[in-house]
Amino acid sequence: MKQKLFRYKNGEISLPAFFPDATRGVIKMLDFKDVEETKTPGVLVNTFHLWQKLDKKVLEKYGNIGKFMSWEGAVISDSGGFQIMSQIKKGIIKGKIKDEGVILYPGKNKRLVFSPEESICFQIKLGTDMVIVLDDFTDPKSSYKEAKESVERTLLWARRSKEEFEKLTKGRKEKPYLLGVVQGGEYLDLRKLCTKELVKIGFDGLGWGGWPFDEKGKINFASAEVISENTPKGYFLHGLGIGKPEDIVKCVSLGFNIFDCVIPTRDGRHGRLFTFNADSINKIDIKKKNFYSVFTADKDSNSLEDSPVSTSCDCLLCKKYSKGYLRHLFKIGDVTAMRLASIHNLRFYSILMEKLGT
RNA sequence: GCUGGGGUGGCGGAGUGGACAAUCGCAUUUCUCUGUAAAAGAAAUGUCCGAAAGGGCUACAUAGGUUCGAAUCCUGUCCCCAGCA
Repeated sequence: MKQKLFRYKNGEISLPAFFPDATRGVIKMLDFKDVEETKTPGVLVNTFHLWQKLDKKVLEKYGNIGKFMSWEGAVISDSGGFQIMSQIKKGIIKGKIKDEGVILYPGKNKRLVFSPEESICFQIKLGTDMVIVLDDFTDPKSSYKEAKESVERTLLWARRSKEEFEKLTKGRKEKPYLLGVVQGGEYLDLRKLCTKELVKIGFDGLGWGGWPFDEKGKINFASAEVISENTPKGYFLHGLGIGKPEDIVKCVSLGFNIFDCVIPTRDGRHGRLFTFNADSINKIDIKKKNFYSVFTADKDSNSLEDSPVSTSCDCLLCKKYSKGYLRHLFKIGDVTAMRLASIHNLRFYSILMEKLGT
């Protein structure tokens, strides 16, 4: 059995658990009271984004990011490796990956280094409950040689991150969890190597990194299996950026117990709401093949629907408002539509995780 | 009643003799969204045939006319708007 409890300064969370993405310290459209009411146990913030945007003095003043956000739940900080890679690839930011770290060129004659050590150091300042090491993202199109290089760099950075982490948390009673990230793309021997080497370095858990989707959006679970098989008992296994409800179910069966993803919130903002195919919460059966549906909120055909979006949900939207009213809010472009839909989807995910835990 | 302006696809609004089944915006429908550049993006939207390329038909108030060719020019009619009576 993998780790079952996530203990943190304000309490403990039974796993598996889903941590929605509050990348910049907020879940878009929601405040943390809303998030709390969806029974979401924790959120994930992004180190790279906050490193760029957050006034460093804020953390000295508040002590940690959770207090700043007024969020009692757990907080995981992602290292930023994924964002940096994808933003450099899309040309959003200028930068290069070197052994030293990520070299950024934010302007003329300006050079910034976002190193593994800096990532850890900043995460310690954030005071999050799980710290994720900076990894070198393996591009899904990588050749074996390129994938191997990214694994080697990921391991190099992982060792340095661990060292930095030990240095900064030495003598502390309460330390955050430290998560290593497995790279290697579709090359299973590299995934295995990466997993084993990370375990040797010693972490509290490992993350399934990279981009495991094919062009049709289907997940290849082979690397997740390799990671799970080569990880000791008691480790957290984090499906980074996973995902769709059925993919989470599958990953839990492979031993994964922590997830984060933008899907519930982004899809909610785009008018897509997840609903269990059941009359009530008690009757939800996630073992069924089609255990959920997707409700498209802004269709004209919903305009006269006075029923709730779901009877197997107890969120603010489903308890108080009709499909027709939600459609109206989407149609007029009012942000309340996005708020209610985000709340609903987060509750869907928290119910899903409750069901997976039993 | 007179004078002037105008009537374009579900709506708004371009076009003002050939490249117009008609730019664009909105709307509608469908699809996409996976460690958040995302309140975002893509496609379709007269009709018929075709898997497609493509082709046929019908359309720019209405009835005629000019022209090889008209949403675009001319005439009648109907309707709308502004000013004057």
